[in-house]
Amino acid sequence: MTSIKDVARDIEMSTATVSRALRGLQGVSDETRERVIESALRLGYVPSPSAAGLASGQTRTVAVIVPMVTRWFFASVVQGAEEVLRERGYDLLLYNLAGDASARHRVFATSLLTKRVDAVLVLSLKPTEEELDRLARLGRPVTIVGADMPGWATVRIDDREAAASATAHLVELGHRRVAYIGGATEGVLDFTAPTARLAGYRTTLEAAGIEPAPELEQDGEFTIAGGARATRTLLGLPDPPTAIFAASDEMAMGVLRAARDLGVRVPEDLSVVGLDDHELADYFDLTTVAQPVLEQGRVAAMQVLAALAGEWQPTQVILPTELVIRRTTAPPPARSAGP
Amino acid sequence: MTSIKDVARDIEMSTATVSRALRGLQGVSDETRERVIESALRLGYVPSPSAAGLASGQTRTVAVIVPMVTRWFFASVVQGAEEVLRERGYDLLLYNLAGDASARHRVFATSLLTKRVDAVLVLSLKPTEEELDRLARLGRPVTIVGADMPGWATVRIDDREAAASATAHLVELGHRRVAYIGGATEGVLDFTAPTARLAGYRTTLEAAGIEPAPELEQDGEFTIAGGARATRTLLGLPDPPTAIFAASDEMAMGVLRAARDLGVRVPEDLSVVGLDDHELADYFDLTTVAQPVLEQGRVAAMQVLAALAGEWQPTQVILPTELVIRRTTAPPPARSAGP
DNA sequence: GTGAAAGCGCTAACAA
DNA sequence: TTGTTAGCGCTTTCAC
Repeated sequence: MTSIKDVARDIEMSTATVSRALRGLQGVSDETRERVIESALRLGYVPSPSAAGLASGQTRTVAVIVPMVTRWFFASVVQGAEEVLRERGYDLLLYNLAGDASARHRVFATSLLTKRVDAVLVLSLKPTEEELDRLARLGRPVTIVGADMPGWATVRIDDREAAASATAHLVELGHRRVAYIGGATEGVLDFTAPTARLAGYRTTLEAAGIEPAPELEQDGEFTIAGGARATRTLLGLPDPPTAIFAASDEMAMGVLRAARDLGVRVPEDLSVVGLDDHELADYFDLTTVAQPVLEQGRVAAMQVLAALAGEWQPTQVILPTELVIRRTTAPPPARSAGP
Repeated sequence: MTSIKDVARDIEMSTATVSRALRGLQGVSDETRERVIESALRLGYVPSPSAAGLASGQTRTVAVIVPMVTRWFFASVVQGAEEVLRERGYDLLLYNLAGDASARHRVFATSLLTKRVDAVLVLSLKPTEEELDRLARLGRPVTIVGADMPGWATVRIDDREAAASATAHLVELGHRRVAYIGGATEGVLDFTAPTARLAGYRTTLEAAGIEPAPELEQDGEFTIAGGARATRTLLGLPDPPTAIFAASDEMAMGVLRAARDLGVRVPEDLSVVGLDDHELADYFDLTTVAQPVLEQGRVAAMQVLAALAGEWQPTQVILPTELVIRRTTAPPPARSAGP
């Protein structure tokens, strides 16, 4: 393997100059730089990240901690982050928890990240106090994507507001029995979004003079199957809802599936709103609250890179959402005449 | 940052012994090892991957090159690979091409990977001669997932056979006008699967005495939208097919969507078979050829790790597929009486 | 079973 | 503008 020494010897210069020239630092004459580059190319020189990391204390690597890469949302955020990291010459180290508590523990509690990465991106998870403590002790830029963590750099949407706009849309159409399908507000994988979305839903109903009913709030586990299950429960109620707001598009798909199975027409008998604008939302004609996905990854990556460059300190960034009305929402059916 | 020196000083031993003890090498007395571990724990010692990498020439990192992480299939393979890599203490460096030719070039043509990773996993892509040459010159284990590359370690399914079983299922139901929706056999992101699947489709038709018709072979770009577009073309034909085999489940979803839009009933008027057993296939009641997904990632990771350990040389592994009959296939409609 | 010492390939002061 | 000189924190002979 040819090293920086070989290049230095080749052009009869010191390794320091070669290093400077190759990294584009100033204080190197144009002519020297040219000769260095020519020689490096000719000798097939490739710098060693390990050596550079050891000497400089920088790894040019960013860790991305993902609850589950197979979920479209997370994969998209990763893609957005990777895009800007690659562009700036940083590598992306992927840690996928895959819903596994021991994996979570390994990543956070052991010192996996120490001395290994320059910065960390945490997707959607709500780290525990102890985990936050460890992250802080890394002494490196950390940005949390999709969760509200006061005191930490975050990139997210206003979940409460997003849920409110979905709920308001249904209320404005005339619905009074509006159900909510969300997810556990705690568990192995903790998120803050479910709590905020539930709050947005409730507040909006109350503002419209509608009393939130506990039986209309169901857990859909943020999965298609969970959404379907919750829907079966809701539609089996003595006084079933005429509209359902699912806190994620995947759960909304579950709603559509269950409705179809039960012979309930959407939107004639039941209105459905999701949240995400999943790549399949259009396919399902699903009315939903769109959130920028790639963009959250991009911005988060830019945040930590800027922090590394000392340009600006990461802050709380809130990206806009937008209600996208498609064809799963309509006014409620006329009350059927009683017996 | 506490280093190996601090631990050595703490227990009054050499750094060599500490290093040996921590790595579980033999030739260290039990008592010494215990003292080392205790001290390391107490001092909060965390080894430096850069230093270890520089000294040993091993990075304990594996690169995974992915055409597009946002596609369920690729994300799943990544998840499978990450699982076994993490378990064995390896890190996963993600390179996402995102359909971008310049990204592809950067990863393959520049020496991004040299001195940076111990092994490489390439997903589904069919590297060019030049790219293969560069991969070979890395001098490190490389396994290609989901593509047929003679002479290279690969983990994949038998695409030809998978397509054949899908086609055979349709033929056995009595279909004679069977269409195929696949993807370009070359482009920025080259894959070998489309070619093999097309071949499996054709061969099966021919074996059944059916002459493959060029107009029944369409490009669906391996996307939902592409599948829908191809379907509109097919169903607009003077003599439209009674069955469609889509070479991926996502394209099959496009078929279902287009059929629905056109008022064509599935499976009464049109049978549809996909390939993948996508997480949504069940949702759509889609008949499909299931391929192991996580498993391909796992096996590929195990391959390169075994090669690194010098245990065995990577080879060509073919994982089984299975026809999953759901509710999008049925016998063709009875020929309507002519005018 | 343990230690001494060299060195992996680079960066970063400090000099010149 | 360039060179000298220390390391960075490990691993790895080779002794003992």
